[in-house]
Amino acid sequence: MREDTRTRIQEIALRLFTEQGYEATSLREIAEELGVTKAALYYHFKTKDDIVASLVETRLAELEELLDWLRSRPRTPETRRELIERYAAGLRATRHLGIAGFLERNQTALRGHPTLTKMRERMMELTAEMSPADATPTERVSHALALFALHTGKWLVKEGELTDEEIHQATLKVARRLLEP
Amino acid sequence: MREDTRTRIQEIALRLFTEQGYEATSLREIAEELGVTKAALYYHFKTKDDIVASLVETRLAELEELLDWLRSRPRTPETRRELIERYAAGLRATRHLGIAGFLERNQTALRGHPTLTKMRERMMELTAEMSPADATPTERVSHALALFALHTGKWLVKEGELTDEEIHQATLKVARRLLEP
DNA sequence: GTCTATATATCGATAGAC
DNA sequence: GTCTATCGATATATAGAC
Repeated sequence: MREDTRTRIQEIALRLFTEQGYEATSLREIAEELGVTKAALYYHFKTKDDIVASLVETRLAELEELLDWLRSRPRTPETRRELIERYAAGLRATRHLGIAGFLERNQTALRGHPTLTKMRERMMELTAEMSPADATPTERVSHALALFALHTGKWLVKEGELTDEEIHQATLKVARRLLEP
Repeated sequence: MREDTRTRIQEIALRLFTEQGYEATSLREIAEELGVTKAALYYHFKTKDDIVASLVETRLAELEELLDWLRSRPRTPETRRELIERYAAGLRATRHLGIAGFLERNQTALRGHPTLTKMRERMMELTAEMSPADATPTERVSHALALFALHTGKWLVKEGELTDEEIHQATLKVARRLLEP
């Protein structure tokens, strides 16, 4: 069963946006890789921003769910431990790690993008609300870094030195340790 | 003693590149903030890329010095501890933290830029060579994250929640801890 | 050193045929 | 759903006067 065109556009766009940057990637390039003309893309997506929005939507939904869950819980070490396990599991779902990487590497270029602004806000709320109210600056930074470590791992080591699975397991261990008092 | 125009261009460019992104910032905007026309910039810098190169040069030189130093030392815990202290001290020097932030947030847009490619390579060598040859994946990720934590701290916490100095001290503590066995 | 004026290219987006 | 053709805006960069 063949993928539909909309999905293929998303895949090509995500790859090019991540490799080259959002602004540096033109719709012409995306269209060429797909084997159609630029105009054809506009049948599937209203604007270039719309492609980004479509990529981020599912991840944003998951993040908001995670935030709701966090708010229903006391700010205890146990909650934090469970949070990073849930966060890590979410990243393993289809495309999410790639999307997180794309967002992190194109923050400035996408400044002002409504869906992106929302994502960033949710992420900040997540890191702010995982620590107790009386946490020290060091604890706050440590907890926040635990989350970020989970999708930054890939860019920390030389390409090819470790497999994706090794990196995933390693960042998870490091993240758990960053939560310890 | 008034700053020369070349330096003012660098300052304005660094700020706008960081705030808005490299591609999203036009030479017209930089010129307008400076109070001159676009064409005047070309007297001071040959191209737009050239402005970036000039920003990165001093930081690249420092990084290469640090790499030479690291290579002259055994890969011991003591060397790693001294490395992050030196790295952190370097970041406090004029503009370097801002430049590091700009580079991190515009990696993709600047892909292919020769000076940037060199920077990224040096950074990867630094993280690769700070760990002993028999280090586990977890140790490698942990050590590399210690370095990155030093210039990522600012973006981990909600703006205004902590002062720059608090963040600096906190990231340094977290970094030291990431080096512990 | 800075200006005006312009060359040249590419971008996102649209109109309308098929 | 995809095409050709094109619009309008903006970009980097240059030429040459002052």
